[in-house]
This record gives sequence, structure tokens and C-alpha cells, in this order.
Amino acid sequence: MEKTARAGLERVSRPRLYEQLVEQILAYIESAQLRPGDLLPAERDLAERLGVSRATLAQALVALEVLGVIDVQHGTGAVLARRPSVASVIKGLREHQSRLPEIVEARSTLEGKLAALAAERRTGDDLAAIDNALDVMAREINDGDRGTHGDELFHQAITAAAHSSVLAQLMAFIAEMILETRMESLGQPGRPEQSLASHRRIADAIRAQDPAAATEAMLAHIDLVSDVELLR
Amino acid sequence: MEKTARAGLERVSRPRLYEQLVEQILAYIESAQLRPGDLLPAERDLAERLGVSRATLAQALVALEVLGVIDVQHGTGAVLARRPSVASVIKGLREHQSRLPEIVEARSTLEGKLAALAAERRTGDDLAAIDNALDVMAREINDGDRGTHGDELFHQAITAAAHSSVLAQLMAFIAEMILETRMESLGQPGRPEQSLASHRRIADAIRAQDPAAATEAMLAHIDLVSDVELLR
DNA sequence: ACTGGCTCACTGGACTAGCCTCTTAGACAG
DNA sequence: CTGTCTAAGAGGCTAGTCCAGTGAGCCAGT
Repeated sequence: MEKTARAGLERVSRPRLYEQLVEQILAYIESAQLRPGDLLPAERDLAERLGVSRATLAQALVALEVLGVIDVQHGTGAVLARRPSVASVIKGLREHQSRLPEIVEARSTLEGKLAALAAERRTGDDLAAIDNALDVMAREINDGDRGTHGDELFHQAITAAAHSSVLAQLMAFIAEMILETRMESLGQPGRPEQSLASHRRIADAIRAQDPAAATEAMLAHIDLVSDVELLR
Repeated sequence: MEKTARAGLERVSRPRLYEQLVEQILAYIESAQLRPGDLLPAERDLAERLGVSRATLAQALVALEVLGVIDVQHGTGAVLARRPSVASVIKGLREHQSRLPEIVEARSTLEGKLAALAAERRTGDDLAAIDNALDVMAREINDGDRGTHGDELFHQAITAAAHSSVLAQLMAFIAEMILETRMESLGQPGRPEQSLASHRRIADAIRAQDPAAATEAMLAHIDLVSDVELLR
């Protein structure tokens, strides 16, 4: 979870006690072999064991609740949600444990489908937004910039044009990881121009309402901007 | 966010103050036209305005932080994250605002790819898990059950066999929504048997390491189990 | 004019103590 | 046996207090 990924220095994010508690409670759940439906120890008890106040523990429990790990019930206690898997899932995502190839894989899967849907469903407004993104990127590159802003706009416009909120949500979920890939790729000399050209091919296929061509163009594009990563 | 979706009654989940605060703060951000990087009012100030204690407000801020809406910095304040979009995104997901067709769309996109990857990458253990899931489902159906458990096991086994943690995470993210679709579908008379047969076709393609056939079989399967929904 | 160090007001971080409401099991009366 | 009541224990929330980080502004030294 960084901020200001642009050239600036990383602002050290100070550790928060509740974050540490979340880790410890997660570890406890695992070590104690707790299963969905089981109860966590009482707040007063848990707070004492962990050496923190109830107020702080309450924050950790809120975090776990938002993460979908537990369900706190007034008068009963904190019960483990039926799918504790999402815990490690989200944790893994946030910690960037996922390797780059897998991210590219997920991205191409989602964006390939989004491109096809965009070709089928795009409205005039959607097309205008896509063209605008292309203009922005072209202008950025002309100014000697990498065109990251236009690039981002373009992919957002495609996502919007697909008119599928669920897929859009999944894209948002991995957006941060993709952003890193994108920035590195556009840093390569000559890359922005190539990237812009493949964007144009995608836009043309969507304009022509050709789903198969749109998917193909999108996959080729992602292949282009991703291969730099795979050299590692 | 329900619990015990199985036949049981819904346990009324009592409203929590912090949840209400999250809504109010979200509304405030919108109404005050705050942009990424802007600061929220100070905790003491905000707590007083909302008529709650600082401890409770702190819980709401933790929730917003976990949701990715804000980033609380010691000594500075709560700054809006650069992508406030994910806020409404996750909120929308949790509230099931997404319509069924879109869920099916996302599911087929992901599982189609997962089936192809499984065909390419499955190990002997993966195959054994898939076969085991088929056995479980067959036994359940023989006992007059709907086979939901075996069904779930099967799709989990496919996901595991694809060996892509990012895609697996995305699947987990929409798993709850899919569960509902699955249960309804298998409730139809004759459906469990049809579903089992199409599972076998998927398994055969994965056994034969034929990605294209696996994707095709998976898409046909999802089509089969989903059409009941689309009748609405 | 700039640099560095200092201070201070303000911000969040965390704890404590206490009282409230809710849940549940068990005692008890019918 | 059944329904009711009660008390213990759970979480919800508040108020007050102190600690720690931030950053603007002042001021002396260069």
C-alpha cells in the first residue's frame, strides 16, 4: 500500500497497533485450528492476553470484520465467518505476494473480456471517452512524457465501456498491481509510441464493434507492455 | 453479508455505530467535494460533529482505511486515498447491487480461463482432487441430495489446479455471489445430474490437458447452471 | 539570504474506567 | 414438561487522560 508512487520518496507509514493485532489474531485462528462458526475469546480476555486495551482490540476486530474474517455479534462474541479463506486472500493481495506473471495473467483475462464487451456495448459517449484518452496520451508523449496518465485513462474508458460493474470491480481490485507494471513498461525507450499504436488498434476494433478483434488487440497490447517484466 | 445461508433463519445483525459513521463520512466526502490528497476534519472535531466518542470514530476510520478510502497519518490527519473509487466499489459488491447476469459474466470469464490453465498445469494431485470432488458429488446426488458440497469442491479443485493465486483471489472475491447462483440452480429437478455430467466433461478435458476443450466445457457448464437465473 | 535547531500548537495513538444493552443458560414456578 | 425470570457474561460506547509525531514559525549562526 504505497502512496505517491510517482518519483517521490516513499512516506514511511508508521505501524499501527491494530494492524499488528490483526496479524496476531489471524495467526491465533490458524494455530488454534478454529473453524467457521467458532468463537474467538472474549474481548476482555483477548485484550489482556495480547497486552492491549479493549478499545484498540475493538479496532482490530473492526478491521477483521471489514475483511470478512469474523462477524461480531453483540452479547455472543466474535464468530469466524464461513469463508475464512478470504482472509489470507486479501492479506496476500495487499502484501504483493503475488508474482508478476500471475498478475499479467489475471489482467489479460479480465481486460480481454472487457475489450470484447466494450466492442459489443460501447455507446457514443464511451467512444468519445476512449478517443479522448488517446488524445491525452498522444499529447503527453509529444511533450516527452511517458503517457502514463493517458494510458490509465484509456484502460478506464475501456472498462467503463464494457458496462459490467462486477468485472469493473475485479479490475479495481487488481488496479494497483497493474499500475506498477504499467509505469515500468512505459519507462522503456520507444515504448510509449508502441503502446499508443496498440491502443489505437484496440480502439479501432471497439469502434467497429468487433469483439474478437478487440480481444485480440488487447491481448497483444498487454503482451507488449508486459514482456519487459518477464525478462527478470 | 449473510451468515448461515443454509435453510436457517437470518440472524439479524444489529447495526453498529461505526458502520453508520462510515456511511456518513462517505457522504460527507462526496458532499464536500473532497479530492484525493485532501484531509478529513480532525478526529476530535469530527467526533463532536457526528456526536460520537473519539474511540468509536476511530473504529470507523479503521474501517475506511481497510476499505482503502483513506490513509490515516499520525500527526497529520486522515488523507483521502488516491483511488476513492474502490470505496463505492466494495460497498456495491457487499450490497449485492450487482445484477445476476453480470455475475455470471464475470464467473465465466474467470472460470473459463482457470479451466484452460488447469488443463495446462494440473499435477497428479490436482487431478486426484478433481476426481474426488466428482465422487463426492455423485454420492450426494445418489443420496437424494443436491450435490452442492461436491459442486463447490469441484470448482475449488479446478481453481487450485490452475496454480494462479491472483485469479484464485479474484474468484474468492466473487465466491459468495456465485454460491447463491449455484444453490438455486442445483435446486431445479434433474439439474444435479446434468451438472455432474458437464463436470465430467470438464474433468476429461483437463485430464487430456486440452485447454481449449476445458474452457469450452466450462463455459457450457456455466451456461447450463445459469440459465435458470436469466429467466427472471 | 540561507541553514539549522528549537518550540509549540495541533494531530492521531492508545489506555483506563465505567456504564449500557444484548444474549444465553439455568433456576424456578406453573 | 413448559414457559418465565434472572443473573452472568458478552460486546457497544463514552469520557477523560496522557503519549508521540508533524509542521509552521521563530531565531540564532553562518
